[in-house]
Amino acid sequence: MISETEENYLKALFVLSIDKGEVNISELSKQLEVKIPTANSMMKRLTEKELVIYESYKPVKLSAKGKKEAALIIRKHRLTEMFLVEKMGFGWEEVHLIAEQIEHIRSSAFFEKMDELLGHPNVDPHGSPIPDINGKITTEHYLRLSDHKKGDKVEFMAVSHSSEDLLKFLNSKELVLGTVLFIESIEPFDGTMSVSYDKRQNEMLSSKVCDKLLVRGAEGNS
Amino acid sequence: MISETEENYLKALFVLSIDKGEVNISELSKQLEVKIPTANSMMKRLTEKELVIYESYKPVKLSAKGKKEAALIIRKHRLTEMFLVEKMGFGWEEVHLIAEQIEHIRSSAFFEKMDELLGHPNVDPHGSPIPDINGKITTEHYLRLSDHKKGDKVEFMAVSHSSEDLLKFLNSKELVLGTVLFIESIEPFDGTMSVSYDKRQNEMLSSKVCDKLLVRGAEGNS
DNA sequence: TTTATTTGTTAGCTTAGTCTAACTTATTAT
DNA sequence: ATAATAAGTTAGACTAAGCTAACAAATAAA
Repeated sequence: MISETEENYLKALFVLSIDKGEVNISELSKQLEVKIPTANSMMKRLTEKELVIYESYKPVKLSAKGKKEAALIIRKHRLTEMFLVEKMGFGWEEVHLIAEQIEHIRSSAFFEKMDELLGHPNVDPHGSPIPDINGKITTEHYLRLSDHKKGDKVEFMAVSHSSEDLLKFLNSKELVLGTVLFIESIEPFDGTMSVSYDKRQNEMLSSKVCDKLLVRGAEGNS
Repeated sequence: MISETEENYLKALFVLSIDKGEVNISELSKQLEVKIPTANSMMKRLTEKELVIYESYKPVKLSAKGKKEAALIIRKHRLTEMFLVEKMGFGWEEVHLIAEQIEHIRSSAFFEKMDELLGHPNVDPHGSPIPDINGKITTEHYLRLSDHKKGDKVEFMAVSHSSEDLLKFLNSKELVLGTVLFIESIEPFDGTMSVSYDKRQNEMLSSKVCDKLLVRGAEGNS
């Protein structure tokens, strides 16, 4: 049996190890807002349970088992977010904290019912992929809006590391997933972009915003 | 801040104190499946928090504050049960365990959204009343089917202390809330009733079942 | 390359919530 | 009314999850 706390550690390890495949204990403790010795002792417990691979003074890795468990928790989180938005009428900026709690509910029937009612979605309201029931995750590799150049036409597919503030900002600009953006110009000094889309013309987006918007080329060129 | 465990104690105290207004520690510990000293020490903590009124060797009472908190947890539980049945398609026999977990979610927006989507229901899928947002509860006082006599015509309004087995039994007899029952006969020896209703004629219901079915006189006579 | 800094480890304390064993107070039955 | 039983209390131990303080190892800087 994996406790709620342990589940939170697995989830944090999963997201933090996406690029390098491993995580420092200090990063982990920062992410979970606990002190380093706390995270350290948890790593020992998770090693006992064969959910992580860890040796003294080395970075931590998730085991295959740990990776699967983590993906299943993320599945529950993202299904919940989707359910809250699609079936209950919450805004995409409101659902994170509620889903953080509901993801720990122990009832596969509950989440499979959500999945069914939602028609087996493959992304959550922020465009992040929903792992399947076996913990398999199919990641589309999008580029950041800030990686594109003047004249490019791209489709807004996902938000990376979305904060509530960013999502509220996007709301205020009527920028929803699926919007096709045309890059009118880019300010050379600070990277601010001027973009046009169906709802708005020449909206200014700071480079900080452009870094968070994940897009793919529009007009069929994947 | 009231912990999840404390919430469970409050809820148990609430349901156990409905008749006498007070609860023995041994009853409480049986209900929560903990040992007596565990319940005892929790009563001390809840006394500190002014949620219960308790003196050594005397039965425990909920304070006004404790009663309100308990009612609000029960509100969340029953709203959740209703949501699971009405909006997610679960059977009334499947929802208790899931609702036991969801009732502890900390988000009033979440439960108020449920309430709204359900159209502010006043009973849960088993006919139990849903306390309002201030913890006020309006209890209809129904009689047991077993308190009625041959020839009576009554409406099935609620199930008391429903177990999964009882609910499955009622499913098998197509007995749903709102069904009007006509008492054809009562076996004097063991109290078994023969009842007829739209879907079935002369169904036999044991006295154990009849004790659990809460009804009110049909044909307008409240 | 030696020192300084950051990162990780160990030891020991804390709180919530549980337990058992031993004891005390109430209640019930003879 | 006293003994037997049931109910409640106290003391002390345990686990999970957190903390601080002191120390060790690894990394970065001089």
